[in-house]
Amino acid sequence: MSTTTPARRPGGRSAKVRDAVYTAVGQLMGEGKADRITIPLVANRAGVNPTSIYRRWGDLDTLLEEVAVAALTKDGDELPDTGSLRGDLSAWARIVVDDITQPRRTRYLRAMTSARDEVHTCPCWEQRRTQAKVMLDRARARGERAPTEQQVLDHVIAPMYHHVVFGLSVDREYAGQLVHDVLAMA
Amino acid sequence: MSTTTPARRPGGRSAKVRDAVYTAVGQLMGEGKADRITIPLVANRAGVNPTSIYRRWGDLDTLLEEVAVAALTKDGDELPDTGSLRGDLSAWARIVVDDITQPRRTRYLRAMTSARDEVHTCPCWEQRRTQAKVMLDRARARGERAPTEQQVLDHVIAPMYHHVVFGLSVDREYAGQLVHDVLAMA
DNA sequence: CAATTAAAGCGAAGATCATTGCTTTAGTTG
DNA sequence: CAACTAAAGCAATGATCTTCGCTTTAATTG
Repeated sequence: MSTTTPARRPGGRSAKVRDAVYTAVGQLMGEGKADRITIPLVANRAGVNPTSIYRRWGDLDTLLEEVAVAALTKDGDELPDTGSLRGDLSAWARIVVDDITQPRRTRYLRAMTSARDEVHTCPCWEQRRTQAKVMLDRARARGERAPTEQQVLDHVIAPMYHHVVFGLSVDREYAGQLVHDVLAMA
Repeated sequence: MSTTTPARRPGGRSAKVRDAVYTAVGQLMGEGKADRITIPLVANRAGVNPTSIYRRWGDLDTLLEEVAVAALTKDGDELPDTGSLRGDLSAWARIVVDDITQPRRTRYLRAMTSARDEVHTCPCWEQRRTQAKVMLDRARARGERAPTEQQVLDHVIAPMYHHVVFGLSVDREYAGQLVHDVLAMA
């Protein structure tokens, strides 16, 4: 949550409010109240005046999307480096599964699907693409046959997110199967 | 919309209200007001008392989910039969793309991701699975090598739905690529 | 066709949310 | 450090949603 300098007056006050609001949303999401969330509720939890939220974010969807993106791109995970593409992708897929199946993450993902109207690339996928690229480049450098980044996104990442978002079951075994499949098409 | 005998009193009246509500939701969805939808709004459009909706469905999410499922499983599409698996899957993928990229369908899909809590199989995917099975069985009967149903769902259907739901671009060319990929892993 | 009873309609009361003008606080700038 | 001003706090208002008790309609049953 490192002060990301939003605009005009980055000084302590705005940042403080923003952080308080972000964490309030995070808490409420974590408490399973993903649906029942409202602006006054968030404001109250954050110890902030509702008006401030209305003025800064306009509506709930905008706020939720912002928080969701911030939460979902907070990288963190070390990329695996096992020496083989299969090993790397398998480990990575497990990491991703473990990540997105956490209830709070799942809610964030679902929240992201709500407000969205026009086509716009989300930082989340770009991050995944970058991660994939690192592993694929390493594999190619070793002389391994490797699928394209797009294929990894389409056939490993997308199905997992799809399952999560639509409430279908996802586990590490499923992730492993997807990796197996994508390697078969290389 | 053929009277699906909901419960106790299937007679004309309940059915009439349900249909009116369903079409009202459909209209509002079609008008791009997917977000701004509220129960009183739906009730008004349907010429029905809001109380009736509150009593029958409880909250908006429940109603939306019900309508979404009903709308998304209203089959219709003829399954292609081109003589080759590649031809069948390609044509089918185009049909699916054309279907789910319609604004209204997209909104239904997103609505489906909202209310969902526990893991429960949605008729939508079962329908797609059945469709896939038909084409795959035909292919195998012809002696073609074919991927599994699960692979078709994971690597053709899932990525397309994923793209649609998250507002990424999807078109027939993309669909074609997915089919190409899945056949490569057979 | 009369009795029964789900389910819809109606209206009012209460709660919650969203908006707006004004005031106060506290970064920023010279 | 004083003037300036972006952004937050506050309070009142109007709009909207939600719930509840009661009445009315009409599908079902004998």
